[in-house]
Amino acid sequence: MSLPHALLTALLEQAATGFELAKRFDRSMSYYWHATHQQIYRELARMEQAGWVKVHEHAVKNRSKIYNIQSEGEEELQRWAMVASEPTPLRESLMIKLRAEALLGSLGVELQIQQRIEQHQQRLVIYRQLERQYFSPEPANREQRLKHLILKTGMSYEQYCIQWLQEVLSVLAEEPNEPALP
Amino acid sequence: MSLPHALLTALLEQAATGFELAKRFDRSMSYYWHATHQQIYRELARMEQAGWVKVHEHAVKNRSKIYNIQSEGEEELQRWAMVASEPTPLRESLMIKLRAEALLGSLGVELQIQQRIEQHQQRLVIYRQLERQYFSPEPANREQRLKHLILKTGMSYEQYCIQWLQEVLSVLAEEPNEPALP
DNA sequence: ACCTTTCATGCAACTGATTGCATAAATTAG
DNA sequence: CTAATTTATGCAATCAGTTGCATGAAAGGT
Repeated sequence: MSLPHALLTALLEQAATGFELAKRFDRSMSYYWHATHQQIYRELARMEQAGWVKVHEHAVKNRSKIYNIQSEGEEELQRWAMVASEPTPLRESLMIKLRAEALLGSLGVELQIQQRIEQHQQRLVIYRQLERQYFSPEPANREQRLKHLILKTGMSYEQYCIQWLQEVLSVLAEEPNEPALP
Repeated sequence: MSLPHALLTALLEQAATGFELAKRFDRSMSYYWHATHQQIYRELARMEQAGWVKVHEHAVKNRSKIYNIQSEGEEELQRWAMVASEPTPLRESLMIKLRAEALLGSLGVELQIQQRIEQHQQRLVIYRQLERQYFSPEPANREQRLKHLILKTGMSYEQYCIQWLQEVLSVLAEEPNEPALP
């Protein structure tokens, strides 16, 4: 489970409330990790128990809790980063649908694929905006270059998806029971 | 949730026991869906309740239950295949580690990345074997071409991962705080 | 005859993630 | 001034997924 460590990296950059973290997860982190506000609140409570983070008492004029990372949290993050983790398995329901289409005949998944392509293109637009905003020109220090790399990963993943979906469309468009011409 | 529908497509190809399905999931389906035997047994029980599958009474000389897909199951699969589903979000803990590395300095994730590359390469070898075995020469009918496409998707995904990991390595190898030369 | 492996199923407990709901202060719009 | 929206937190229930364990038949080796 990596959620607490994802939260720790986020808090390392900037102390924040659970709500703010949920927004950041939706925005700049959604392309490699997702979490609901519920998960985040629960996890922050656990992390406070463990002493990894602490609520900044001073600024509780509203009922919002600002979480700060503690040295224990930083140590935990370092420890965790050095332990190997399994690659996340792919889980793509479209593949199951394709298989169903292969076995049952034309079910019409093309429309869904078209919609997916548009979704991925929209995300690409957003990422490109972020790139222009934060990473042009190419930053000089390692920290920023690594962050840029992470963003570029999100972009190349979207591009990979689009390319794949277009290939699927072209195979689906082929005449049934005719071999592809060379 | 797509597991029941993944099971339905598998049973559509060939009636099977829970145990056989678990093996098939590990082998030819693992690159787009994963499930443990526990999940499968529980799900098969539910699906039987729903009338989507039925145990073949005849062949229970051992205590193994052979599940057959029912017409209700086929209808359910068709219905489900036409309902749009969300793209599965990426969940990659390596990205969190990279972010941690960006913020905390060199933690040494390179070794892990190297291991990942090898894992992906091993999978590629297996997929290539499957491809040679089942899809050379390129099959003439649509069903087989679609199945080939699904396998090729697994392969292109592994290649994409390898390429990405190698780029990560090269960025990590750059001198700290020196800009990349153009 | 005994031991190990493979086949085959399943319970129980737990962790992780989602969904629906409730609350309430602060801010903004009409 | 009032209504709607945004900010902010959290409980409770449920669903999905994992892990550890137990069982027991069948098959094959020594």
